[in-house]
Amino acid sequence: MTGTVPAQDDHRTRVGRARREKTRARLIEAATLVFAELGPEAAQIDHVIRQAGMSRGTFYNYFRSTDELLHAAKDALAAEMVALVSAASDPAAAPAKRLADGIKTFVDLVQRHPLLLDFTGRLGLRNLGTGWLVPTLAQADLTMVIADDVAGHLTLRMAGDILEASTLALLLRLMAGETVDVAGFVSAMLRMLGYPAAEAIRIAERPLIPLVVPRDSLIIRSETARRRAARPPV
Amino acid sequence: MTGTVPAQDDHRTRVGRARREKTRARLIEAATLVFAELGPEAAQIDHVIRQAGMSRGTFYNYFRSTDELLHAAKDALAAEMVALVSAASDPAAAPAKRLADGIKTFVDLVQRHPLLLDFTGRLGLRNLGTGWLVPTLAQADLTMVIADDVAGHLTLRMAGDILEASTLALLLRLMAGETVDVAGFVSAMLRMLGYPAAEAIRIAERPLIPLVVPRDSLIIRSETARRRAARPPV
Amino acid sequence: MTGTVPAQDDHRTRVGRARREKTRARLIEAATLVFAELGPEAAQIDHVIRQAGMSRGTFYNYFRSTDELLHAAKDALAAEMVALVSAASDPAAAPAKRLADGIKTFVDLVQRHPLLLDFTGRLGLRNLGTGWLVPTLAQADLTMVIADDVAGHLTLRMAGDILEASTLALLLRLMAGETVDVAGFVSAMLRMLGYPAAEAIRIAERPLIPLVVPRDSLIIRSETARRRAARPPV
Amino acid sequence: MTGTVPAQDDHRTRVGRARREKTRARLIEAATLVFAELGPEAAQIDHVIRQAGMSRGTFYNYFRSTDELLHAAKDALAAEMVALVSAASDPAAAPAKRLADGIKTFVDLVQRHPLLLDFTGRLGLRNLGTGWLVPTLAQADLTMVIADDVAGHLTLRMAGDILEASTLALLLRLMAGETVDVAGFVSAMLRMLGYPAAEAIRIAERPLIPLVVPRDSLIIRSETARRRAARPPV
DNA sequence: TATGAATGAGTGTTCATTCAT
DNA sequence: AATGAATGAACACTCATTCAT
Repeated sequence: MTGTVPAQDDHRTRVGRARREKTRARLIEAATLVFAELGPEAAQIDHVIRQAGMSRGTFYNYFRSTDELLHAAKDALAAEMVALVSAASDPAAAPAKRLADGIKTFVDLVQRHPLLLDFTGRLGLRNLGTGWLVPTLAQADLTMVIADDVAGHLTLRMAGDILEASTLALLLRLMAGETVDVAGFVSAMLRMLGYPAAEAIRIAERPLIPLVVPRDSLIIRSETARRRAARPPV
Repeated sequence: MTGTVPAQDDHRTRVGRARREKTRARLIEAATLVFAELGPEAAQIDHVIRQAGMSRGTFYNYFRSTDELLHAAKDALAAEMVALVSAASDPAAAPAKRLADGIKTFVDLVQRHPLLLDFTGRLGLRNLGTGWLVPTLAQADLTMVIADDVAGHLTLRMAGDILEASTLALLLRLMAGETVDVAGFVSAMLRMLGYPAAEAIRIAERPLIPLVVPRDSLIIRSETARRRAARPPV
Repeated sequence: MTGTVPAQDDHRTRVGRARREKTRARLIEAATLVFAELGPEAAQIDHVIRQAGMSRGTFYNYFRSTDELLHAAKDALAAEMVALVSAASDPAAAPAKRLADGIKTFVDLVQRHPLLLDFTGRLGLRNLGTGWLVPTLAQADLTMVIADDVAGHLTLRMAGDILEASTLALLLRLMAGETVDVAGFVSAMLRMLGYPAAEAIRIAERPLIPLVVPRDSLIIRSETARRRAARPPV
Repeated sequence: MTGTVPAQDDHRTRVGRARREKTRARLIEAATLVFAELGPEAAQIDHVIRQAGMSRGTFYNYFRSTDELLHAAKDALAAEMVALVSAASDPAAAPAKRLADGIKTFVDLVQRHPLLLDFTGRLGLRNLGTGWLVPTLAQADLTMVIADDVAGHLTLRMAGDILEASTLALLLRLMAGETVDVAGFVSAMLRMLGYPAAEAIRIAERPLIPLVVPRDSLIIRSETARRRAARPPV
């Protein structure tokens, strides 16, 4: 039925698409680095294409603007982080415990990967409530915690906002090179959600479930590229 | 007899200084508006001088750069807000009550003055912990609350960060036109600081001491100018 | 078979480089004209790009600043002048004769090419002793002349300075439209170097070896461009 | 005939004129300093008025433009230098000797007064042949020397140009902190004018007649002002 | 599809000059 | 006469985007 010619076409199409994907991935890697290094305002196309080793024209074949690239990079990185942190959570645990574990795993992740720390920190509150990290990661658990009504009338949105903004503040401290008491932070968040102080502390101090970042993830690939580049892309 | 010349000089000096002060004030007003409208990154000198109805040269007679103006405007506005909120606080009240009142007064203030809301919201976490609003307004009360150790081990810095970042998140919701439950927010903050839920709610629901903004304040002057300008400065 | 892609690349690379070279050359031509017309202080990027028929952006793709362009143009023009005058000199002649011929050839060259006259004249003594014309052209002969010690104790540096400065003064007279007795000038220089008046005059009056400026030289190309431009680039 | 009122007017007029003169003199002093420090291209009115301790408006009451001030300052300084050097010359000596003495006295003067060195050096050949130093100082002697016809046919203009340009080159070396052999320079100039080497050297080595600069001269006043100003006027 | 040369609107800053007081 | 605030044309330099090859 399918003769040789269609087969060739298929092959060509497949190879072509694979190459396209690869180029796109390289651009996103580069963008990830540049945004982490310089922040979304200061990042320029020149930086990105130099980091990616590509020409201007190629860039515009894949993205219509800097902003579109930022969004793509943000989405790709967020997807990975969410997947990683989600994978590390224990489905059997109670919501409060999952929440506490999630925060700690997340902070541990960005702490061990400065690229993520910078990227996330520099993004700031630009995406508050738009599905960027917290809502995706914590929505379900927050909902359940609130439903328990230990907190009095606290809306999901407000709880999420406080959690997201406070976590960001914590990241900014880390970026500044200061040390933070993550367990203390988590227990403060739990208290905010309505848990009594003693219980909050107990939950917050659960040992951390360590996280494995796969070799071929965007995070690792970008970090490798960053290390290769002796200096930031000027 | 020969006193006329010094007298003339005095008069001239006085008049000159008054005019200088007025021009400077007009520039800061304009900057306040533009920053509120566009945010500190997008604000351009052209916008400021158009808003102020001045020439480029005049601007540079008063400030050496855009950044210097931003700082001056921020400082001026912050000083006023701090003064207003501080003045409204009851020195006799307990720290937690003063804290709750302060947050509510502050939110009420920015809610009734969209200029302040925009300005503060757009500033974001850029100044986290550098003396911008929260540290100045709440430092003393936070210190006392923490000393009471209802919260377990919570550092002043972390409490301040959470308060500042969460308040900012709340402002962003207001900027987006959403409604927020301020009392709910305050009680969440009090719980975070270690107060039991019931007490937190009780304190949070204290009636607000209304705030009076003087006619000749920067806030009012800027708002008047904003209203005068039919449209934002392009 | 797979050779086509590299071949394409080669072709593209070659074409691209050629175009780049051409644009760069056009900018240097234009700079040459503008500097001749207005002098290095008054020359502005606008003049250069208008003369070259290019956009601002293009300029900055090739040079980082006005100054860099000035240097490039000066170097290119100087290299040509040095090559031309050197080529015209007789290797077999005595140093004094070569010196005399060199000065006369140089003056003849700039006299027949107003562009060179203006450029050199406007450059002034900015580059005294830094390898600009005289040191490169006359160093060897001056050294030998001085070694003969007809002059008493005259240093190479001082002899070069006097020669360079005096020649410049002569160019300024030519720029002002006055006529000068070049042979008289050369004999004065020779006397300065220690030659008796009679001998100085005899050497100075040697007939000039005529100079050929190639069609494709920067000098000729710039002159052509100058003629094309109806009026100076405002 | 002349009543008291006219007398008062006279007094007023006289006082007014004196004050005017003094203000003008202060501006010229300041200009002298600024031009010496920065050169005529880079000198700005701000520098001058700050140095003079005056307002912008006052400046424009006395000079119509920066250029006019430069000219006035140049003229004032030149007049003093000419007067000083002339006064030091021996009317009874032979022209060649007077010439040699004049050059040496002049170089000695600028060497002992860095202000003069900078001012003269930075002026460059801008004023070649327009009555600035050499023509005024050396015209008469040069004329007589040339009339003696030791030099063959050398025009007065060319001799003056060579002398002026060469002296300037020497000043530039001094400005750069290098040492120069002034006697060697003078003998080179004398040879250029036609004197045999031996005689040139003999004349050039005549001991220098020392020069006295009056306390109340522009030179000294400017130097004092310069010393007062800890740093150049930014 | 990839390239990179060319573009030009945009932006911050300078500085001589004017003019009301 | 003296002041200095106000002016605005001029200028260097940036960077996202286009397009011919």
